[in-house]
Amino acid sequence: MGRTPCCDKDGLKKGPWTPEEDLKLVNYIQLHRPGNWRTIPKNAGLQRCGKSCRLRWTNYLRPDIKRGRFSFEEEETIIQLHSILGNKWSAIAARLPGRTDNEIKNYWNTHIRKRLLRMGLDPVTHAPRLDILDLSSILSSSLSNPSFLNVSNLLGTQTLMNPDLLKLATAILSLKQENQVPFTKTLQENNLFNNLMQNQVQPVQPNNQYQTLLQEGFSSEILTNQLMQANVEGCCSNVSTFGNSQENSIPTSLNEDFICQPNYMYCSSNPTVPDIPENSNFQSLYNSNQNFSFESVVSTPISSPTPLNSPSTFIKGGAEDENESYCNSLFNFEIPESLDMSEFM
DNA sequence: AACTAAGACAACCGCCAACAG
DNA sequence: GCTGTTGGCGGTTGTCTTAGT
Repeated sequence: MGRTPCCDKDGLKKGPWTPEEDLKLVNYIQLHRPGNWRTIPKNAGLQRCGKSCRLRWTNYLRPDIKRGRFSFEEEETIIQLHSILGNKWSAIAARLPGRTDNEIKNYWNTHIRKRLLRMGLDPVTHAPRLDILDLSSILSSSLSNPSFLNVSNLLGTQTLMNPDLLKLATAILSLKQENQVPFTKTLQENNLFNNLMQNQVQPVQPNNQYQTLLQEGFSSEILTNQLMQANVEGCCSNVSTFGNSQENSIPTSLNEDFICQPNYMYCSSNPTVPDIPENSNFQSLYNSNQNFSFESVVSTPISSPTPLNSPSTFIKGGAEDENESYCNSLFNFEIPESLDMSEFM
């Protein structure tokens, strides 16, 4: 069988579109509406294939496309939908008015994906990455505080299924039993607990996106399974426990250090308005970035071919850090507490 | 100032499903 | 039912810009 490529004919131009080409395409579609894309370039006087014209129109020239940086709400929506739908960019784009699947895909690959990786999360499963996760640090924290030993809350079940890791965990646990104080102390002295901290995110309830998807005809079974999978595989520890509870054995200074790291901002019920204790050291950091605001987001004219690269389209004042810190509040999954470590050991 | 690397985004490629003849 | 066409989708590449040295 095999289908002939739509752009294999000689004389058809490829590469970036010029303003003149954009104008021709827009003028033609405004007059005739997009119909048969194969005939459009010929009728519009373009040396392009129909597919190229369609992509240019749908991804860039369409008047209802929203340009400019993604808002926090949009980013949150993307991440949550991605946790449910996976790489179904068109499905995700359908729930973000004015955004194209291509734009969302690019944004995911260039921003969110890297951010997740830096946070130690697998961008595919949204679960902690075991290849960089310091298991011993997790165990050390567990050992220093028995109530902390809900390993299911620290690791996804898939990681617990790894026999090598289980052996390691068993070995460390037995070591601890034999020589509790020095072992725990050593782990703490080596700042391993901080490593653990850097791999935690706070679980939260799935938001109304789930209901929306249900109303729009998505199978409740599929969505439920997806959410359950995300809950089980997702990162599982409750950061607020570390930051606020007196039950754990983390020194106060450690808590402060943790909270004050911009990358680990307090998780707020409203991700756009972080809850920042007035007296915390983080407050000063936050204040130092006060020049950030949503109003600083400047949209880009639709027809402009390159201005997205313009600095004006980016949030000033450490936006990347802001995003990264706020991002921690986006992975919102309720984790069952019932997983018993003993079943795996 | 020149060069290089990394980042960001637009565009392309190939596959697939739906549809029409 | 078969075949070709079309549009849609996700993955990947190409190109331009920016940052760093």
